[in-house]
Amino acid sequence: MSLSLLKHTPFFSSFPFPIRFISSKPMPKESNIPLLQKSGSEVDGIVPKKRVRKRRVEMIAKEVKTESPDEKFLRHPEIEDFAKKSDHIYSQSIQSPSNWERVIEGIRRMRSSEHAPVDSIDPDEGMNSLQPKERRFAELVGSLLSSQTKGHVTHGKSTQRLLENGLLSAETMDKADEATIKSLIYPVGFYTRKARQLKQVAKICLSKYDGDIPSTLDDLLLLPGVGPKIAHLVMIMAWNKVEGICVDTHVHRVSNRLGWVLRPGTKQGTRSPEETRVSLQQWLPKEEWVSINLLLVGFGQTICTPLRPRCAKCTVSEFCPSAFTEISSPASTSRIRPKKKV
DNA sequence: CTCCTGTCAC
DNA sequence: GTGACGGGAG
Repeated sequence: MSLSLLKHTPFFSSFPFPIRFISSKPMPKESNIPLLQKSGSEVDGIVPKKRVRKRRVEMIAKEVKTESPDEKFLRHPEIEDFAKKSDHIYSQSIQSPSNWERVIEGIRRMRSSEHAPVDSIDPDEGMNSLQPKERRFAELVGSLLSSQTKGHVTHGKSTQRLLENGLLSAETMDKADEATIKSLIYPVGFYTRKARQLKQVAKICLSKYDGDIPSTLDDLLLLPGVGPKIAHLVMIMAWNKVEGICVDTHVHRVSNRLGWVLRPGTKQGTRSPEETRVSLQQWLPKEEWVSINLLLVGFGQTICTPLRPRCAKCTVSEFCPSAFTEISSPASTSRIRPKKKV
């Protein structure tokens, strides 16, 4: 879990797929976001001018009226209305969202200007001294501990405590008392369950993999407590192999808000992180698969929050179908209050 | 009240 | 697909 992965990934990759969309026309000059801006760019935000937004709406409306067969999806009443109403450019039916690279660049800038909790992880803290086998095991343990746990600080400390007690290896973890593990990892979510899982994982690693961790995605998934999210993360962090996108709750939520992922054959968003992963992988260039996670996680923690997203602060809201649509709290409208009745 | 870099059993 | 696992923060 290193931030360096984010930093080292090129901002843009080449386009392996054709972008067939209305915006293939050159945009108005004002809205041209410099592509391939280098990392040190101190360029100000890409907040579009209102004038540009207006013109874009006009362009969309105009395009809708044309009979271009390539864009017949635009004639769908729903999309048409959508485009007119909200100034949003939508994605193709086959899922290659237009302007995704601008969105990513915009998010990257927001991420660099505003610090996210996820950035305060000290990657592999104290793990550098470990042997490769132990380091991989530590990555697996750390990934397990991180799930549903707020702040990498807590999870980092738990891992640190395990390390200090010499439990960051399959051999020692296998012998350790479950209650001991439980107390050492305490602040993390679901610590009781995870303590048991850690022992089981250690035993499996010891008996089947000579104290190492499984080296394939499928074998990782067989471990108790290891699901798709953790398995992909571990493949990246421990084995430096990218088998797929690591989709957590943030990637899932943000991707859906952006209209980046659709259920096959529908215009509806995905319902599970796994659906999101598959959908994202269909169009997102592989070069971005690693960096997209930290990018969207930090974005999701600070701006595109689950509750009351801060759309006003978001510089890519013009590309977001969901911008400013979640203003009211769901509890305020249709919730009953049993407490008061008593 | 919901949410947290999810996963598992039912 | 739904609930449980956990406790704390917003």
